[in-house]
Amino acid sequence: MKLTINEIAKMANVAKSTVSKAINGQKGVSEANRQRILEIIQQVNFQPNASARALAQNKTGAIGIVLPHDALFSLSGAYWAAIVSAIAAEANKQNNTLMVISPQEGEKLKFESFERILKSHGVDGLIIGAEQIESQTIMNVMIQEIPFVFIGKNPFIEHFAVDVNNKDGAFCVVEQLITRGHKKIGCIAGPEHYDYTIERIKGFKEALEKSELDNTKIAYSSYSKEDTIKTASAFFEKNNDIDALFLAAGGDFVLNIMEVLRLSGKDPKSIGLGVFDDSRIFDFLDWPIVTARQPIEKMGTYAAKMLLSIINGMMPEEKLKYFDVEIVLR
Amino acid sequence: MKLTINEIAKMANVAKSTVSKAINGQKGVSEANRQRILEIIQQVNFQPNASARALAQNKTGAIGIVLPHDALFSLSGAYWAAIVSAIAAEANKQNNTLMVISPQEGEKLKFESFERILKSHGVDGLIIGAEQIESQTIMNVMIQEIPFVFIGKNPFIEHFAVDVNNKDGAFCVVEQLITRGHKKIGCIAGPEHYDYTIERIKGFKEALEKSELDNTKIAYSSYSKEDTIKTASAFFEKNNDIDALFLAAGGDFVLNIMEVLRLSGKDPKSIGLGVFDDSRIFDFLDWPIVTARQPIEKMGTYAAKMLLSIINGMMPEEKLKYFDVEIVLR
DNA sequence: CTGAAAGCGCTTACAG
DNA sequence: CTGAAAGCGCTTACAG
Repeated sequence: MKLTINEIAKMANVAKSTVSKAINGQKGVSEANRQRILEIIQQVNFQPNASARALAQNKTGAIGIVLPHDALFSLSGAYWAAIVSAIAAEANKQNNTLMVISPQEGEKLKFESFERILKSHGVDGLIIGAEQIESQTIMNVMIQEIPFVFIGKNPFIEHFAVDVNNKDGAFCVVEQLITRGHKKIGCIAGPEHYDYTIERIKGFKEALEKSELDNTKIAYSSYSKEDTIKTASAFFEKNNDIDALFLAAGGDFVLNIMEVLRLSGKDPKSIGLGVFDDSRIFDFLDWPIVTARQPIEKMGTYAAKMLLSIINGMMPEEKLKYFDVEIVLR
Repeated sequence: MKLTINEIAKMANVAKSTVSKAINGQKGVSEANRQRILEIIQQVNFQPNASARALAQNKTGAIGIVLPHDALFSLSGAYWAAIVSAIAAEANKQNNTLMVISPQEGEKLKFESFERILKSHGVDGLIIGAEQIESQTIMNVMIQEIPFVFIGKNPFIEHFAVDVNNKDGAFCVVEQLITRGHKKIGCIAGPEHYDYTIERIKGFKEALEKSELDNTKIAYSSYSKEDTIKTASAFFEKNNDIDALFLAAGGDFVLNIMEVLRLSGKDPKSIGLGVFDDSRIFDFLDWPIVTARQPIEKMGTYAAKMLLSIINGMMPEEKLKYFDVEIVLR
């Protein structure tokens, strides 16, 4: 037999509206009644039905994280896994649940998928990988529907977002490579139109320009393994005189390029490596590597806090929160 | 102004029950009406409210994954990240959503948290890391409430689960170490009472016993970094004559032990390493390593399919689905 | 096929 | 403080 607020009301000899108030800690219940009701609830282990509550309050108690690529791909890198876990932790702490939303394998997330989720009110708000959103139009629609915050600022619109100082980070990494004596530094980056790629390339160029070194050896690639390997191979062939390499992204992207490097027969230790995004793997390699370590967890936590406070009607003072990277030398 | 099934009904000049049937593809609507209704829905971009639907149907369209440790810890390893992503992918494919549920940082998941989720019907079913559930009592309660499947079989009860052939996998890895000429093989494992630890230790022992080698050098550890390092250090001190090491778990556990190995001044290349759970990191180390690669994605996908079919009223023929590991030589 | 009505389990004015 | 009633947006018998 199913336990509802009605049963509790009968047991406590009050109206169900009173039970509701007691559960939700609202004013308007005598202390005696409140005590008794809560005790009964405790005893019979009653839990209000989430769907009913959501319907009545027009609030689901869930937020969503929208992964930029299909789940298998996104979560295979440490970055999104850390983001998801930080958000889950914060959401759970605030008695919300986290929903994982991702495009189907090999596809980009279709606008319709967003809409369905937004409009069907499966969640109260969304945290979204910025590179996912490519058009102003989409943005305009979304904004009216539901609160959300971006991971990474979105060039198309000014909105709530957490981001890392991409340009500064890249600048520092490359400057460190220069300090180490490298003069011919190349760069392989992610997709050219991604905002963070653009910013990191800026940092790369400025650092080299400052030391009056060539800053034009740049290749862009999608993150697919196939394309990365092709791009890297071509890049190394064309620029076989480089003595250092700046990789403007982390995760599997780096591993794939390192593999190309390894298979090319070159001694990896002879070329300096700068990477935007640290990884514990580097601890176990004897290569000289400079990395920009992002405070991923902090960013995820902050994004979740930001979103939840928006949902609760409090506007954060800053729309855009920047975090600094930490330069790690190896 | 909010769009509901009522508005659609008015626009289409039918009753809302007819709209409902059309949306859900049920019998009992004329072809003409169905067409018109769906067209209108398309046009105004209507999406039925998820909470209302959930309440009426007593079905949320969401499943949950319960992580064994807090989210940050669990998802920092590749294993749970892969499980989560595989489940998310399958759930999304079947038009369900995935909810990530995890204990608060540093805590174990409390029984109450389970209960709250189960009873509040936030999800239709749960996928659970088996090591999470430790007592028969809890199990008994849970079973009545909600469908679920375990990742890893649970010793306390016979229930739906996917698992890997832990014993066989460990056996093969250790046998391979023996083939490579190692004779003094030690083992560091995870928590002693975890089912998979027990199984892998069995495999370890049997492989050594078969070759009439000492199979008693075993240490257990929790997965905390601190404890792992302490355990490993003590183990190496006590058994400084071992020529190979079998690590009965993967992820950060391995990295932590490798770090101890590295800092101990020993040449890691001189000792054979066997690891239960492959990692791409090993590609970049020049150490000789034998690993058991679990088909993690397949397991996650299978678990999700299993759960969703149970939710939809179809009982899987097998309660327990075993997957084989792949032995990877490096 | 069609639609009016009851019901899902809550919350929220509102009157007493 | 208290409770009866309406409402949240759907689904599902049921009668026509």
